[in-house]
Amino acid sequence: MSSSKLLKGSLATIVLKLLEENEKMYGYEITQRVKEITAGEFKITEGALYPTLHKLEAEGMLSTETQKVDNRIRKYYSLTKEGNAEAQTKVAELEEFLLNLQKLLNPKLGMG
Amino acid sequence: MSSSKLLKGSLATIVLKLLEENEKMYGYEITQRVKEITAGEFKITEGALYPTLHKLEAEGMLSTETQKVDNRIRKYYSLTKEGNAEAQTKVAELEEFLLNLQKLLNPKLGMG
DNA sequence: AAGTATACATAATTTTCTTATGCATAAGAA
DNA sequence: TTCTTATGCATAAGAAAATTATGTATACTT
Repeated sequence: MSSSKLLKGSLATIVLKLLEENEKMYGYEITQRVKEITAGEFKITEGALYPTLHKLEAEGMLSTETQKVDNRIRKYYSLTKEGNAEAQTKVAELEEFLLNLQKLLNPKLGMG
Repeated sequence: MSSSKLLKGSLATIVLKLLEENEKMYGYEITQRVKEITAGEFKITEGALYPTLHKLEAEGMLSTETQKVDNRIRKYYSLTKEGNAEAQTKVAELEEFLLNLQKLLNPKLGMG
């Protein structure tokens, strides 16, 4: 994630969330989808994305399937059953985290 | 920040924001304030906080002033003029970032 | 022919934490 | 009175997660 080196540690969660919604996606597609959703503000770098995908796969969260399209290889990733559970957990954790961050950034919210 | 190694990269912004609201604070006070605001969910470690404060000071964002209270030393930090501007910028960037993250986590928001 | 887009991957480096350690005083519990 | 917890600072070693740079390869556009 480029954008400005903010948030390190949310990339895996973003990937899991996208796969939760999409059944299967390949790496390049993920970078483009994120760029699209954030109107170009998040640019996920390959140097961050691929190691993250490989790690999630190694942990059993993702399964893969390669396809050849137009003579180019696409490696599709899908959530495993375990990956699905992990997606739920990670997204919930991140949302919780964001709520707390917002309390810090907007003190008035903390008073309610 | 303990809590779960989420968000790396937001600590300096949090510190700047707190100092924007408080005139002056010392390190230990910052850890306690964050803990209080987040109901114990963020625990800022000294190993993260002090180097961050030192760095911000070295960059001219913070000025310091030591006081002895009850025989214990407190090192108070305040925003410099430059630090005040930096606080504005960093907070705005983080908020922007959070909005984008929320679009990713809650796709329905992205469609509006 | 050169540049951009698509598509994967890895290595070196940097940033930013966590964990561990160290020093020191004060207050409360056992 | 001794041990633990709280207050208060600081730094060093190690880990985690990015960035940046590099490499390979095909396809499309200028």
